[in-house]
Amino acid sequence: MARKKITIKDIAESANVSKSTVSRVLNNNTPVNEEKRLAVLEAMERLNYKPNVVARSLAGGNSMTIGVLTQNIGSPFYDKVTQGVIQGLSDTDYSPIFADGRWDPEIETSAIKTLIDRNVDGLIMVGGNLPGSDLDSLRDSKPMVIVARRLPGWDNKCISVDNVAAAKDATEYLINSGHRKIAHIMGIPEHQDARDRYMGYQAALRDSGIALDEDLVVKGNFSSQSGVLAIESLLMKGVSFTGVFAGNDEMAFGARLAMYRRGIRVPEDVSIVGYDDQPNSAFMTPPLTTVAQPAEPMGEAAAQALLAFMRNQEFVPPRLDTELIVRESVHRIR
Amino acid sequence: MARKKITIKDIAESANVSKSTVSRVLNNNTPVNEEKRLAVLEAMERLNYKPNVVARSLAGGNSMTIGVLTQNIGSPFYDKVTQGVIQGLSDTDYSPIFADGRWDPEIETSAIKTLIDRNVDGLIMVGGNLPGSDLDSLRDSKPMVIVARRLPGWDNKCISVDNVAAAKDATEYLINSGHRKIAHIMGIPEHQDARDRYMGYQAALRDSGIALDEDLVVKGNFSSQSGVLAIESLLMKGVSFTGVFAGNDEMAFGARLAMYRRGIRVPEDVSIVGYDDQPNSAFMTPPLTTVAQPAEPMGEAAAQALLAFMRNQEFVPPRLDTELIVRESVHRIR
DNA sequence: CTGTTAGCGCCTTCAT
DNA sequence: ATGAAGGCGCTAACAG
Repeated sequence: MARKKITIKDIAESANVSKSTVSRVLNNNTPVNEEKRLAVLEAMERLNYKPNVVARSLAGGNSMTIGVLTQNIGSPFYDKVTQGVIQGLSDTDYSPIFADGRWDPEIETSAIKTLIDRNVDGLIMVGGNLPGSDLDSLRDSKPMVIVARRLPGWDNKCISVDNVAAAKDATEYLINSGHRKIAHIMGIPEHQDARDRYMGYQAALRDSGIALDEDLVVKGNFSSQSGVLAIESLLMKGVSFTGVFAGNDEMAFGARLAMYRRGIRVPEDVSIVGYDDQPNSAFMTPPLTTVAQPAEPMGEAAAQALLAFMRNQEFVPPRLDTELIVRESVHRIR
Repeated sequence: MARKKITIKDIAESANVSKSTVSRVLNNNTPVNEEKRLAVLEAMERLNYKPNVVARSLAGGNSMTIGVLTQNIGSPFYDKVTQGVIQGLSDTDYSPIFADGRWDPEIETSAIKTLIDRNVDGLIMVGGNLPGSDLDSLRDSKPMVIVARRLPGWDNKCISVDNVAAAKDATEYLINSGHRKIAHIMGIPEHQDARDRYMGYQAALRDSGIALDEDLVVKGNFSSQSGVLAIESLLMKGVSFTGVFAGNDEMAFGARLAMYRRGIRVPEDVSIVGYDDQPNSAFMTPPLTTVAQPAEPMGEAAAQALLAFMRNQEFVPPRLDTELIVRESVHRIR
């Protein structure tokens, strides 16, 4: 327990150099004589020196905080991405500060303003619905990256996975299991992810020579409840199907519940595939086949990308692959 | 878009007073001539002045941030509490900054240190495993409150619900449904919540004149996986039971999965009750009967309590009631 | 390469 | 009640 706060001055004296030199080795941005360097480092170590973030911030103009726009509504996937961001920032001098966009463009706008007012040094947007045009204006005022969302014209600043390919894989798995009448519960159509997954679904059908049946496609909103409704509406319309590919696990849960209520057996009567592999999916009855996205790695990559960007460094994002997790919710037929 | 940053100096000049005076009206802690007061306020308004949090913090004032120690592992319940905290702080001048304790005393300690280094004005601990003794030392160095955990000697600084009573209710529901052989899957025994719920379970049995059978009590760790194991171990030992009260929903999910694998029907053969009412519980097959805790209100209350505490104000916490959510996972027998 | 000199924006004695 | 002056801990020119 260091009773007295030791400052840059203390270590400067202790190492027989000026405060500036200490500052220099601290920021490691200006050549410093190797001997002094070591001396300083040694002193810092010995005195257990911890730079004062606040002072540093005041002097240097940056707040050492990076703003994170989160989306607290919707699938837990975004929570994990946010966790990844926190993780990616945890060993740096930066602290994240959060604001919740709730998937609402208006709220997002004001949340971003709050963040900027707080003088953040950079911005990470986790998902979000804000039109790209609104973001374009901000793009050069603050360093920023976007996770879990792909935006036209932002390619090098978006960290996300190939939703189309993953959805195609998932759908093909159903097809390969013998299913032909496959329904799709789509997420919010305004949402690029939802559209991408729908496209993947279509691509899979096309490649297998199965005609797209619009009646089998139902719009949801990524909530469990909408999954229930989707199945009810399908049943209501009397469309028949043996497989369902849901735009996310939440809707898959809802779908499964709806079937439970109707006495439709899963997977004997209908097979289900979800998307997101949220933690509970493995514990559903039956366990859900789903697409796993590397949520936390995505968040981490975003944090790293932003830091690199702020330092004008190059950053090569790690491979971010999705994986189809096969579990009992799919039945092989025929 | 204020191009140039306006500082205390600007408004001082604009209001024909000294910076000190401005500072005084800002902090509202020293008598100031009413006229000047107004003039200053007016200038601040007109110039759209926003105090620089960082400078203020450096100068020894407060950082306008409150540290939140979160627990990112474990049930989503704690996430919701954290959301509540964010919510409770959202309309104040304070911003939360987070650190993750991961339910690990060591990590918690260092996380708290990080927070304090950041010069937070107050601390909110969401859950946590840190021994009370460690906290006692901090208690008068920083204003702090604890949510979702009850600690001896901290009564007026803990925001939580009555776990014992809620667990008793839940167990009694099973008893009233005709169950006599009721198993309990306990959470981490080091965790007060786990112990409280176990106590509630015992109390219910006692009140109904049912002898406690130690064989029916299995230790878990709040994870789904441990729920699976718990049931397997029960089955292995050949203990028979018709009801299960799990220490949280996660473990209830695991229990349900284990039964699915064994071909045990729920609720026809065995009834299950969980705790936490996490979002997916309603979408289980069958939907899970569980205890709902007002997670977000708890977080909000904590934030408000802390603020009141920092201002030396009185704070009466709102009523924080749990509720047993009855769903299909319980079967009436006999 | 390195020490010196100024601040960053605000708070806080200390006189007045 | 209020101005002036001195710092909080650190960074950033500016001369050497």
